[in-house]
Formats: sequence, C-alpha cells, structure tokens
Amino acid sequence: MNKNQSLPWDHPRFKSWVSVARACQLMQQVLTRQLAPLGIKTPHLDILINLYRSPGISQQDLARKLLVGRSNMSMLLPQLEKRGLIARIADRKDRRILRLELTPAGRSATEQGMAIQTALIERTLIHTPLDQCLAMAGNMEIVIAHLMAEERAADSETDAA
Amino acid sequence: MNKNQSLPWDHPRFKSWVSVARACQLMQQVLTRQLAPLGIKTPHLDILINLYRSPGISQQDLARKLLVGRSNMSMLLPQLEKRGLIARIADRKDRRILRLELTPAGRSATEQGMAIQTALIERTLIHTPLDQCLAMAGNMEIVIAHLMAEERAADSETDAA
DNA sequence: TGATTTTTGTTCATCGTTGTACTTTATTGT
DNA sequence: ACAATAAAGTACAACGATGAACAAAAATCA
Repeated sequence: MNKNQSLPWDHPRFKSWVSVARACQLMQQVLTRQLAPLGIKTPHLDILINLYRSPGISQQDLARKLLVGRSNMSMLLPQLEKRGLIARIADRKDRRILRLELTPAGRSATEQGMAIQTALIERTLIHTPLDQCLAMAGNMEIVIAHLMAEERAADSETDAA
Repeated sequence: MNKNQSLPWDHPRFKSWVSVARACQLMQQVLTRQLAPLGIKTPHLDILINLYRSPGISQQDLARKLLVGRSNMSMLLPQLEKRGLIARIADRKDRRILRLELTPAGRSATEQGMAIQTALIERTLIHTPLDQCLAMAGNMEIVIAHLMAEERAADSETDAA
C-alpha cells in the first residue's frame, strides 16, 4: 500500500493552495487590526466598498456578492444604519426591496477604510511582479467559476433528493 | 480633487487580491459541504492534517500553525478527543504541555478528509498551469512573511504604549 | 380574478472564534 | 533557595455567521 504517493504535501497544487489560504487568513487578521482605529471591521468595510461602487443595490444582491447569507446582512446593515453610515430606502416599485446607499459620513468612512486596505495590499504585494499578479487574478477567476459551478451542482443534487 | 485616481478597483493588485480572497472564501464553503458526510468541518480537518504530519505537537504550537487562538484549540481538541480521533498525552518532562496524536480512527478519518480536499483542489486548479501554480505559491509565501512581520511590528508598538 | 409559488427581508436558536482572566507548572534572576 | 516572570492550557462571556422558520409583497398561472 503506497499511501505515500497520495500524501497531500506531495501535491504541488495542494501545497500552493495551502499557502494561498494562509495568506488570506493572515491578511484578514492584519487588516482587522489596521481598521480598528476607524471603528469598523472587515465585514463592514466589504459592505461599504460595495455600496460605494454599486449604490442602490438590494440586501439580497449584496449578500450574494459577498458570499454570505441574507440573515447576515439583516444583522449588520441596521447597525451601520444606526451609526449613520448607510441609508436603507424602500423601493417604490417593489416594496419588498430595501435599496442601500452611503451617507456622506459613510462615504468618508469608506474612503478612509479603502485607503488603509489598498495601502496594506500594495505594501504586501510590492514584491510580486504585476504580470504575475494579473496571472494570479486570472487563475483565481477560473477557480471562482469552477467552485460556483460545483456548488450549484451540489445544490441541484440536494433538490433532487 | 482627483479621487478617482485612488479608487481601489483601479489598482491591479487590489483587484487581484479581491479575487484571491473570494476564491478562498468559496473554497472553504465548498469544502465544508463536501466534508459534511464525514461529520467533520474544515477546522477539524486542519487540525487532523497537522497532527498527521507533526505528531506530538503541543496545543500552543498547533494554534500558532493554524493562526488561531489558544482557546480555540482548547475548545476543539477535547471534542476530537471525545470522538476518539485524537489523544492528548501529558509530557513527562514539562507537565504543562499536552502532546497531540492521532488515534487509528483519527488517522483513517484524516486520510478520508485529505482525499476529499486534495481531489477538490486538483479539480479546481486543473486549468492552472503548474508553473503558475508554483509561482503563486512563492508569491504567497512572501506575502505571508511580510504580513507576519507587519503583525509583529504592530505588537511591539502595542507593548511600547 | 384567485390560488400557488417565489422573492425579500427579519427573527431566533445554534455554533464557532476571540480575548481576557485564571490555574498550574517552568524558568529566570538574585 | 526564593521570588518574580513567563508559558501552557482552561473557562467564560461577547461577538459574528449560519440556517431554519416566518411575514409581507410580487410574480406566475390557471
């Protein structure tokens, strides 16, 4: 029984992915610390950045973009609203939908947060040549597409059962 | 005021990193689903794989490797012990330390989990050429080193204050 | 039109992770 | 040897995320 052949750390792709996962985990932790002075956490900043780029988005669509559950948005968004960073405006045509927008204070907080995040990423990836950076991004988009397809397939199976 | 110049989505490294982070998040979610039949979750598998490769490691060192808090290990490991997957053996020389090992059942569970994870990664990265995969891993190791340095620097500042 | 199904958002119970405070055991410094 | 300090592990309270059950509004379709 030559189990050694299948040890994961002999698989270059496995090892590579472990590096990616660890880098992401660390990045999240470091970013969390650097955002602390602003009084926001990474999930908040993710939301704010998306509203900055896509104002008027619904909670549902936002949750889909961020790959989290609807209930998550339902917990976080009222907090941000109470803090005066976002506004939730009922859609006139479809009264189920709450459309999300940044307040001026929210826009300002977003810009500060983005500056911190962008600076951190620039500092961290400074030694990664741009072409390799872009190649990586391209590969990651393929990975994302593959994983979403695999997830949809699993969902269909669940439905069928 | 040319704020547009600093919009994060104009920064290629920022955009690239967003792809990386999303891919990681998705990978975790998909892996969680595929591990469900085994009755273990991704944190459990991370632990088991580390014990598979580094038997006799202490809880503290394991926590450091996994980038989580000590208390996390203190919550998870007793669960795995009760399920008969690991053993916690008191060190004779230093009675503070609990050395961790896999039981036969744990080894078997680990092999099943690793098979699932490795297969998922292979499937997902099949279209990423090996050389790009390795280049990515190399870059990620640099990222990890940079972030750990930055975190240590922040810790020192905290101590000084 | 009226009944069924879908979609949007909320609520709540549950679980995982964290940080802090604490106990026990080693190490260090005098 | 003894006091102070550090390290390993635990307990607990707080927070975040999840999924299921639910209410309200729209879409579908007969």
